[in-house]
Amino acid sequence: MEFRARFAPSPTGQVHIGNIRTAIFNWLATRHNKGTFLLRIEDTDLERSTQDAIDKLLDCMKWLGLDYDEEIMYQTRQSDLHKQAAKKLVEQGSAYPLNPAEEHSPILFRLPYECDGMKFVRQVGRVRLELAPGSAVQLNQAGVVYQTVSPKGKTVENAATLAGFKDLEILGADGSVLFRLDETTRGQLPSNPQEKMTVENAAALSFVRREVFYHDLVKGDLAKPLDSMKDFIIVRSDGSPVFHLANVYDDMQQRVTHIVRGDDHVENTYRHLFLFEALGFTPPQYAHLPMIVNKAGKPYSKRDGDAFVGDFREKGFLPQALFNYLSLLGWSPGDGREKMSKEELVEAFTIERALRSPAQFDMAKLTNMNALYIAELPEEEFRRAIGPYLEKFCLEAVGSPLLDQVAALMHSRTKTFADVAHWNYFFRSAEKLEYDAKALKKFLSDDMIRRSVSEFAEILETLPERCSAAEIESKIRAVEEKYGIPQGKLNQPLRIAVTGSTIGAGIYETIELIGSAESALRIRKALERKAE
RNA sequence: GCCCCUAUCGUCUAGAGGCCUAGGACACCAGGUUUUCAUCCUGGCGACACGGGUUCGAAUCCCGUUGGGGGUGCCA
Repeated sequence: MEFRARFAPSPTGQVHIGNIRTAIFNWLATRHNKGTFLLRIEDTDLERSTQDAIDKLLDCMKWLGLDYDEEIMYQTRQSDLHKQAAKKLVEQGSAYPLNPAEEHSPILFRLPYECDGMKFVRQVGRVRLELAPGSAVQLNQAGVVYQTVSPKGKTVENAATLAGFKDLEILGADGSVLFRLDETTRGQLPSNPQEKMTVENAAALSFVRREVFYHDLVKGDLAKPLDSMKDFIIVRSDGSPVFHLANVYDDMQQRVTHIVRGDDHVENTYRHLFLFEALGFTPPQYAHLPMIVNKAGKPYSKRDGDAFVGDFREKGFLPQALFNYLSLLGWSPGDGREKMSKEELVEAFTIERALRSPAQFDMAKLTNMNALYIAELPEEEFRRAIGPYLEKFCLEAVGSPLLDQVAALMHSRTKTFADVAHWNYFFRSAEKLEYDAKALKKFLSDDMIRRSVSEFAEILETLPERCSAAEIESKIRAVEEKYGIPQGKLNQPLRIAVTGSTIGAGIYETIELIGSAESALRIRKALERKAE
């Protein structure tokens, strides 16, 4: 069977990891099934949709390798077709204006009373609903409004579509039938939504409950009582079609067979099923993905500035790492594999294995995975990849003859490319070097250490500019021996003096790269600084 | 309020009635390798939300409670 899925974002800002995760799952499911992956830009919210957002979206998709197969569909360009569809729905009685008297009225979709034949509707049985004593029930062809008493004793108003109340009987306190809904009386109900027929002194509602049901590929069997639903707006008062109509129409036109989208659309599905039916189409298969939540366990909001795909790129994450990580949020291959190539993911991915509950985004795990991907980068590629980050975070390194060697030395220590910000001590002159004051105090206070470090600096000055790490080590050992300092004790003080920091690559290699004279200079500076 | 969904270590997850004394990964802690850091290796800490059922047997099935999320007439 043909498999056609789509990613249908609305371009109203930055691309969010939740959105892109939906795109990834769609893409994986499609590629796994050798289907067609479509991209549709749902830009019908004219107020908030921008070209800039569209550009960013396309950029993110390209970065992550989410390629699509057919022309991009822009929903605004479908507008006329949507309006025609709305007109057709009104003509066939599937939709009606909220205010027939007004020229500009929203159009509502009518949940059909005659729906027992539909594949996604089933009867649950006759139910009885107690009303607030002596309350009135209002009804028309759009729906029923009635009062019930909440557990706390408050009277609350309920409204639902007429279709929710098959064979409705409004009962009085004595059990008498005040009103019975049948073919004849249904025709007599006001067709104008603004007009209502009122039944006074009602005590209970009795009706055959029906529910809408469907099988969700990830959430399983889902159902919702029809009497908890209302007719819904499909055309705004300004004549523009809303999401429900546009979305369903376009899915229909693009012959989408599988809709993979966020959890927040589950409730829409019950309505869309009827829309497909009214438009004469078989509904597609649905799969609703749980949301991704932030560190606080809450859904990401626009305020969570660190959840945009573009930010991950800027922070130095590899697209394949982000892709891999995101694919594991709410899905797993089931065999314990985590680090997987795109090909392996495509091979293993089935939407049915997606989880039903929300997943929390974990920066630490992403970072770990990114480090794994960086580590396996060939040296040459690593050098190429850090380029843009050097320009941003470590300008001194750009063009330096030392760069390649520094990169090789620091490769295994790089978790995100933004880490190159810590490389500047290799390239910065002694004057500009920044020192970790605490470490300086800790490792360069002892007199014996200071004298020996100073002596090592003197030795360095006599050495050739590029001296091997092994040679440097032997010189350090010699100084340690002379002063009776335990082997290796000088490493850390020297590291502070030369790099300003307690962490970094091997100090011998570091001195080798920085050069004898420059290293000696730095040691002297550090000693001066401490002396101040 | 009403409707829908959901609940395994701090986090991501394995688990589809006996293979579970609940497995893996990240994080964390301890030890080892290493001149520090990172890598790598070993070990440790650590969970089936709660209460009822069903069953010879439940993390797995059912009901309830609680927590979380979503929806609830002109956002998508």
